[in-house]
Amino acid sequence: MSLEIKIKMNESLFVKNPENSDLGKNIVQHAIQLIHLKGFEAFTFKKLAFSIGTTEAGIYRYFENKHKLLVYLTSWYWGWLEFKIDYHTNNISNPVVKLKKVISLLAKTVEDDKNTSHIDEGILHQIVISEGSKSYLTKHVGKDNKQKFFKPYKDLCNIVGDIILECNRKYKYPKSLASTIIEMAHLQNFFMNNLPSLTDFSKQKDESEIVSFLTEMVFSSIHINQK
Amino acid sequence: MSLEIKIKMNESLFVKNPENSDLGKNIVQHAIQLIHLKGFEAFTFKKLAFSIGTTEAGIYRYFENKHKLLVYLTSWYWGWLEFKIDYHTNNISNPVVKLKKVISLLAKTVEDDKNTSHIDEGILHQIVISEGSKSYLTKHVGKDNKQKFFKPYKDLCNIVGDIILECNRKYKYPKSLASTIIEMAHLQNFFMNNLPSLTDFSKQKDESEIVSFLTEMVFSSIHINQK
DNA sequence: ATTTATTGATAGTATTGCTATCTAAAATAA
DNA sequence: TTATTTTAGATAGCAATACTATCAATAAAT
Repeated sequence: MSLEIKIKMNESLFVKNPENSDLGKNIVQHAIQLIHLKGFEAFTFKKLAFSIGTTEAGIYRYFENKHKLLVYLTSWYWGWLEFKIDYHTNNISNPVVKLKKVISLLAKTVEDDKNTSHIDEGILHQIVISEGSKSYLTKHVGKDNKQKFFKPYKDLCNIVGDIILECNRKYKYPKSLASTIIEMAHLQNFFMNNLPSLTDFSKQKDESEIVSFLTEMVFSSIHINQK
Repeated sequence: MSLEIKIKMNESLFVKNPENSDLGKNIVQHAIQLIHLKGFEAFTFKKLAFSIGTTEAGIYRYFENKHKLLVYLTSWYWGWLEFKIDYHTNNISNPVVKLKKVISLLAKTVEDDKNTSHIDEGILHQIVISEGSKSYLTKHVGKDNKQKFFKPYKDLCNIVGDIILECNRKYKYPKSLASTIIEMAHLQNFFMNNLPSLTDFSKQKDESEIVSFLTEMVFSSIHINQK
């Protein structure tokens, strides 16, 4: 028995829904591999087409350009993560325990989820770490935002912000703290692996140290003793 | 009497030192304008050449490619900011007061520094907010790091980390907290102006709210009462 | 059996990213 | 002052990128 997870995607992100055809799924699957391998700047639709065995024009039938494909992938990731967080916290009543669980889910390596056939969440997590912020750090962020491209990210941020408020109703910056947690869970990971002197994490590249750093920061900020 | 500030730049970042000629200074000056206007992705050397009234080949005599130009600009900014922080904190003995000053210098809008003729620090600050992280979020970050491209950023991070330690010798994550402050001073500003629902800051776009958020977060984390 | 959807194949165009060469002018040294 | 080096303008060219368009073949749905 396997329950296929389907993340509902914003229709404006694609020309043709890649979930509805083999080629579409292939595009998404190989795009993840290729962006991870080459980096987003060196990634092109021509290379992607070659790696699948189709043509450049074939890719354009699904995605308008590589930027929208990146937004699609990151959106999918945030949607999937929200689902995962719901799944792992819905039975937790204590908001402090819940918040700790969320930090851990945000900062720890993701293993491939067998419930989604064509998407390797582990690699996608790496992409979100290295390339994710490029989806909004553009001149057209305002336009993209009007088209709701960042809704999954905002939804997640709101969920985390609400848990923070559950811990302490009086805390003044739940959303900023939430976006800080989410961003730093990724950026400290990138720094640890690529610019380690910007962190205090040991050479073992142990994500649990990031979790500890973030956990202490968060619970100090909201003045809750997490122990 | 005006004392020209000269930031010592890594020689590998340019082919020919832009500080040493009018054309070079023009390139830097107009690059800042154009990147701010068009965004880094749409910015090209051809457009830059046109805006100056020179040729594309002329730009390539100074910078190998636009990525190195971006690293040059961000490095310059971090070097300049380190100088500014030194200048504004060297007479402060209390590390708590010093740290508060640093947070404020990091998060508040920069006005054009008249001591540097051809560089508009206000606009450069905006560029560092929107495009800065693209300088290291690449597949070649390791190579670039070996060439010391990120030294100015690391130096600043160390300085902030050392002030944090001065406040509390026992705090375990001074560098991670320092990089968090630096990154978040910029990212919360970007969110406030472009994706406001990721923050708790009012429509007035007041940077002092970011300073308050960061200050409370930092002093809670290191368990120091800043009041 | 026929329309519709999907993919493959091919072509073409403007822009980007970069290298090369040649000449004129300006700055510096002999 | 003349010679030489530095600097920059002018032009050309080329491979890769980022698309758009068209046509035919096949498969699926009615």
